[in-house]
Amino acid sequence: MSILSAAVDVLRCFSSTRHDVTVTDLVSLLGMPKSNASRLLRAMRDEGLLETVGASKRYRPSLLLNQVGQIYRFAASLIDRADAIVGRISDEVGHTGYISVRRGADIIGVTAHPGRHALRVVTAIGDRISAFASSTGRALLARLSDDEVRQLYPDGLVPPSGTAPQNLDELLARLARVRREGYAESHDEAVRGVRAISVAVGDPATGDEVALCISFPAAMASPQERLAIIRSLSEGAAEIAALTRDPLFIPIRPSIAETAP
Amino acid sequence: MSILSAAVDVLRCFSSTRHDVTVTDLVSLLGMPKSNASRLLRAMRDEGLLETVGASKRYRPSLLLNQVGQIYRFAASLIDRADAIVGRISDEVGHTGYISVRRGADIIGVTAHPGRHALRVVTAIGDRISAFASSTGRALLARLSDDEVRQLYPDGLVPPSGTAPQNLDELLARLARVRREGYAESHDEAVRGVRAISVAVGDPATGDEVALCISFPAAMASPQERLAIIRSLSEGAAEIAALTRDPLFIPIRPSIAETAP
DNA sequence: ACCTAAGTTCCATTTTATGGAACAAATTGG
DNA sequence: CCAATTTGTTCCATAAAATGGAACTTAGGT
Repeated sequence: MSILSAAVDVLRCFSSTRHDVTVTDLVSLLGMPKSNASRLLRAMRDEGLLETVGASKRYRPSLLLNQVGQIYRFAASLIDRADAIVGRISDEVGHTGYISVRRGADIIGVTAHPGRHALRVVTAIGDRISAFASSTGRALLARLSDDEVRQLYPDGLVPPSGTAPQNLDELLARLARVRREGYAESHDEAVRGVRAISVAVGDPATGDEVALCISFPAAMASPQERLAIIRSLSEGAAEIAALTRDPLFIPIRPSIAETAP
Repeated sequence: MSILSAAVDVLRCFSSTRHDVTVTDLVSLLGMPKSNASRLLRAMRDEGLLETVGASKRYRPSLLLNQVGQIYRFAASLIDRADAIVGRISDEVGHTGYISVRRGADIIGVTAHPGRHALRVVTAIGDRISAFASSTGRALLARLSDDEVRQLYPDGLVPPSGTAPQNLDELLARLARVRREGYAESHDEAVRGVRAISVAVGDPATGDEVALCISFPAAMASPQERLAIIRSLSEGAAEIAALTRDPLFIPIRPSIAETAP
């Protein structure tokens, strides 16, 4: 086993409840001889991976690790990350996944993952659809204040279907629900028989915001499947939100998160 | 030389302008045989320090590094507190705020708050700049004795601009002024037309020291605004100093503190 | 399909890590 | 203030891993 592996094990010892480690911590956590623990910590400090806390024998991650860790945020763009997550979920559940961005009152699909079921929801990349009349759009609109939403629709709404919000008040009520529940859902809106679930996440550093969406024929998904999709999307988006420190991200209610798979 | 040292060298290759590396990058940057570079990158990926970008042969820092790097902020709780205060001030005044630490004669930005004005000072996190030629640097250097400062610059200064201190005596004179007034200021130093005000504070228990800084276009801030920024920074730093019992903290002169808001 | 650049694998040699135990230092308790 | 105990460091022979040159494979570009 290379010393690299031992060093990584040390890094994995750090957590939100353990901000620093000592030689004995390593002995008990990793079961290594304390001679190794002692030398390893010193070597990692000498190399600049760790630093000692004041004059004590406690070690914590170094500034270097902090800086390299920050690179990760820039290395992958928000869209890349969201796309990777939606791609994975789409693979798992077999339904179509896509990510979209909002431009004003419109939603634009950016990337799509077709899904593999015979009955498949097909969405065109690059098409603009009305934000208020789709789950992706409402997931993104829910990140605005009610006032900002009103400003987007100075002339009210022109509902494309009976299941979409019919007026501004109905839209605001549904956005309130999105903010409460952490996800947006549509049913029979753009296409009859199609259900879609969306979660939005942003990067305050760049101002980008995307919606992650899984879309499927309503007849094909059981209530459990629907819950699983909500959970997957939310978990994936939460990962991104943690990375970008998105202050607007809404985690789903624990009651949903805890439901058995 | 241990493989740990080589791995850290790889991590040091990452910067704000290099988000990923390849085998050949390492060969040219570190002068190592490409057989080593190839194996090292793979080992680091297998251990979870790096991840490959998509299906390409590019490597970037992993989520693990991002997470461990975040620990640094909590481990060095001084940074967290300082960051919160600078963030609040930045929100209030709308200008860019950041906090930095000193490593030898260099200053490294740790966190930043962009500010919301159209004309905005942008500072790169993780970049090293000369301590003596910035307000953050001088705020931190002012915590050292003149002798300690002299030891940091055995070969004198290489001023990057005409407004920075031109020699050691000039630097010491400016540090004396920082100690007298409780804040450091720069004007037209790193960037033309940019003014920055910094205050330093430390935690004697851990030995950590940080500088809190607000940076703004000189043309955009009135004398009153400038005073308000000095006051806010100093009050925030004083809060931290009280918590950590920092014996080196210098409160601003009452004449400034009392000026009407 | 060719050529070139980039990346990987192989192998004997050199260097480094390992872990038990002795030693040293720092805490704790009386 | 000293003894007991816990915690951390150093030493050493052995075992394991890293090294770098060259052969080999793969990917990119024209």
